[in-house]
Amino acid sequence: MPIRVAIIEDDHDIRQLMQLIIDGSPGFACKQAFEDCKTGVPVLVEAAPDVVLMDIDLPEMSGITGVAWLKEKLPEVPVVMLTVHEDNEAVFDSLCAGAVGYLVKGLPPVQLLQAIEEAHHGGSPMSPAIARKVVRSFQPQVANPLSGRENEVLTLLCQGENYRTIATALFVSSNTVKAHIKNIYEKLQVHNRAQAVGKALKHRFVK
Amino acid sequence: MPIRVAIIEDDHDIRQLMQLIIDGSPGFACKQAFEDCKTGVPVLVEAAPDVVLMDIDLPEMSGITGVAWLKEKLPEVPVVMLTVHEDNEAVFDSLCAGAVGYLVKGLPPVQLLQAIEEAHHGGSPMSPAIARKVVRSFQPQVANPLSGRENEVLTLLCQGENYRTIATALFVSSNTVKAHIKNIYEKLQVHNRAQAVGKALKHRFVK
DNA sequence: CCCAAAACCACCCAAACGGGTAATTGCAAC
DNA sequence: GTTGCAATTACCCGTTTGGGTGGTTTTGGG
Repeated sequence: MPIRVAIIEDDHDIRQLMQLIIDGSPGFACKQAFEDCKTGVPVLVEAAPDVVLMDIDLPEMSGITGVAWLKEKLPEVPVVMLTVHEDNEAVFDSLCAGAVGYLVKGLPPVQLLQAIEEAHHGGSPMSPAIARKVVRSFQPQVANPLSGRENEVLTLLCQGENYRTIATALFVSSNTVKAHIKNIYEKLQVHNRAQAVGKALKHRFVK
Repeated sequence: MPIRVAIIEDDHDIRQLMQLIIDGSPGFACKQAFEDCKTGVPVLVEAAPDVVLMDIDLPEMSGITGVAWLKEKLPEVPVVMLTVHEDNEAVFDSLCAGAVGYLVKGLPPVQLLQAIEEAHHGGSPMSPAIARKVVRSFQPQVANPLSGRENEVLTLLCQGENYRTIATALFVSSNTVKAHIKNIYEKLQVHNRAQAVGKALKHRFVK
């Protein structure tokens, strides 16, 4: 039984070319190709294909909204995004919306098929530069300017502890904790806990 | 000029096998293989190889600590982790520590070499299951229990705004904001802003 | 049509917070 | 050997917050 692939891509030529490549390859089938989400998603919800290829730059409803819509209805179907510009913030928005992969357009046919197969078998095909981008997002983006003690305080701050609790946890006085927090706010350029926690988590100063 | 690969792997047989595979392949060279980080890292800091393969389960100093140490000295050198069990929390710790890739051991030689090449050319080779794990980490882990308005409030809360500012931003009274926040705390089972922001960001209720 | 949830608003009060100022100690770098 | 940062503690004061209790109106689904 072949892998049933569906395509949502607004460019007529690219859409037909991909469909031909996929449908003409043994082990693959592509009977459904749409030019936008509005027409494609409702059909796919009924058809439940094995893999969906979705252009990210779609007119009307973007691929990001599309993947979110599709995920809502078919949470188990892997959606792979297609893009022309691989250096985009849309990568993360797509992944957050539920895409499992992210490929640049114009991939050689063999690699396209490999990617589809990988997506279908529990993998996450990504173009090298995109994979690196994703991985790098786990690493601290900026240098942590805080001292050792300040980081300890920040960790407890992120857990929602108050002056008194942090103080007893670190065996110091509440006033000391307060002083540390004041210094943390200055170094992170924030003015309250919520902002400090936000910055700490976004920059991965604490895990 | 071949890609100069270094290995840190405690199992003697695996180490030698990989070294033979790599060093015996055209376009690749592996002149350095170590059994632990303590001996390996200082040498590598001087040698500055093109790619490092690092076992994650090392005696004494774990590969996670090792990659952090290496990154500190050679931030530009890509480190690829090697593992036996691919379903581990150590994946994320490694990536946070600076690894660019994550492979299961016992990969066919051709794929190992492909992965090394990919790492060297700005990619992030990952075994399919691991890549999927990484991608899935971008998606909300649990269902968001909040209402539309509550999410709006939460977003502003995460930016460190206070009752009054949120109130004017949403064209409602401070008391209403307070009521929303109270409900948010209940639904998220937290008791203050720091915890709410922490939970919201970790579960990706806000971006 | 009704009911539950969402969204809205108000008041009280104690506790927690943020900002300011000021001081001592120790250690490391220059 | 002094200069600077980290870590520690203290006090004052006005603002903000969280918890409690009460209520109205709007809205969407059964």
